[in-house]
This record gives sequence, C-alpha cells and structure tokens, in this order.
Amino acid sequence: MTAKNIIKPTESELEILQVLWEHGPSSVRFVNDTLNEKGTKEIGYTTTLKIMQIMAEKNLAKRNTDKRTHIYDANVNESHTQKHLLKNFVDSTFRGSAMKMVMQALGNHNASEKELDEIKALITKIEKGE
Amino acid sequence: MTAKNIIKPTESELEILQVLWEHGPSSVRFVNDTLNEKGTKEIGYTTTLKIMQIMAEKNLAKRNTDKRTHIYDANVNESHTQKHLLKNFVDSTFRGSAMKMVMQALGNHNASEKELDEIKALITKIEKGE
DNA sequence: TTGCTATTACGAAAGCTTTCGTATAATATT
DNA sequence: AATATTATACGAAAGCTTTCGTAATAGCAA
Repeated sequence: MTAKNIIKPTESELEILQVLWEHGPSSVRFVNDTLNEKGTKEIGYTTTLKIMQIMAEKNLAKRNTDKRTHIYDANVNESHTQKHLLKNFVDSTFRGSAMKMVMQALGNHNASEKELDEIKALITKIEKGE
Repeated sequence: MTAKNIIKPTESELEILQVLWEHGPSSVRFVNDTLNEKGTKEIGYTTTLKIMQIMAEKNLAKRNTDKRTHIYDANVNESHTQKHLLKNFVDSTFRGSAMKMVMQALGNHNASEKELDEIKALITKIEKGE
C-alpha cells in the first residue's frame, strides 16, 4: 500500500472498466455482449475473457470464482482513475494547461443551460475558497 | 484530401508534435534535446529520428530535406488535433460526458482568478448564443 | 447416460510502437 | 588531406496489447 500504484489501463481495459463501473459486478459474457452492442467492431468472446483475466492479474479488477461463471468487479475507483487519466491527458495533449482544455471542451460541446449553471456554481464555490 | 484523415498519433509522436507546435520547424537534434531536457528517461537520438521519419511518412509532419540537416514541421493543426483527441478521451474515459470532465478538471486544478474569469466570459458568450 | 452448450485456461500469433545497432554519407576540424 | 563529428537510412529486436484457436471442464437437456 505504500508503493504508488500506477494506473495505466490499456484502451481495451478501459472499455471494460466502463462497463464494470456502469453496471457493477458482471460476467465475461455480459461485458462482451455490452461491448458488442455499443461498438462497431465485433469483439470475440475469448478476447474479452483474456483481457479480463489480465485485468484480474493486474488487480484492475477482482473476480469471484465461486460459481462456474466468474464474476468480475472493478478494483479501481472510477473518479480516482479518471482524475489520474485526466492529468496525463492534459499534460500530453495540452502541455499541462487544464484551462486550455476546459475552454476547448466548453467551446466544442453544446452545453445545456443547466450544465452551464452547474459550472458557474462550481466556479463561485471555488472563488469563495472552496 | 476528400477522405477524412484519422489523427491518432502515438504517445511518442504526440510528444514530438508538442515540441514542433511550441517551437516551430525543428531539426531532429533539437527535438531530441528538448525531449531529453524535460523528460526523465533518456531518449536515444536515433529513436527520435526514427519516429520523426515515421511521422513524415504518415504525414503527421512534413520535412524539408534541402539541407543535410532535415527540418521537420508539424503537419497537423494543434487545435484540431487537440479537439479530436479530447473527444476520444471524453468518450473513453468519461463515457462521453464532457461536463463531467470539465467539473473534474475545475475541481482538481487550482485555477487562478483570471482563468476563472475567462471561463465565465466564455460561458456568458455561449449563453448569449455565441 | 449421452451429447450439446457455455465457460475457463492457455499459448501463441498478429499487429503496433519504441528502441537500438550499424552502415553510409556529408560536414567540420586539425 | 586525413581524421573526427554529425546526420540520415534501414532493419531488426524488444516490448506491449489484442486476437484467436484449441483443449479441458462444468452444467444442462434429451
């Protein structure tokens, strides 16, 4: 626990984590079906299985092997991971300028009034010193 | 030119693009030195050379071979590329929710008053319908 | 029981990116 | 001119991730 855990899921692993984060503990079959519903390219069942097994090895996921159908669950926190990946992304793509990125995101995205209000509220909160 | 160009630079390529975007047309030597000043791990000269040659092949960069020392320049637009990568990132990491990501970014980042003002101005602009 | 289907396990191939060694050539130095 | 330095070219190895074929097994159905 003292050693810093470097979270660096691969693309496939991240896709699988998204399913686990969204749906909770799941079987390989469920994850594979979900991925195939969404994505364009068909992913083979054993491919998903293999990656999930690797994720268990890496402790990105934990699995319950009591039943024949193993149940996998995310073993990394969603917000934590997002925060970590966000930092990396900002560094590598926006040379560390989170603000530049936020401006891009706001400019590109068609934000709703409600969303904009939320952001304004957050800004107010920050300005008041958290 | 009609076909859509899929921009998917690798990590190394992106690091090099950052140097080219920031400093403009550069030699391999300069790029390699710059990368090595910043980063922790030493990158071999021929490694950088190779990747930049590949980037020229992929048309991520163009190069001038008039002189013995070739000069490379980015051949993809910075904002365009950032926008593209941002979309991918939001999709894969925040399940498409740009707002969720913006909130994370604002929450994590110690934004200055000036930066917050900029964002507020942008929001006002968006609310007035661009 | 006898087969049929679903699941895990495993290894290896395929596909990418990164790294490096070596050869060759151009330029600079002495 | 001879030598040293610097640059490009190229191929191949190393390292990862993804994909798939195959085997073994458990559970279900006829």
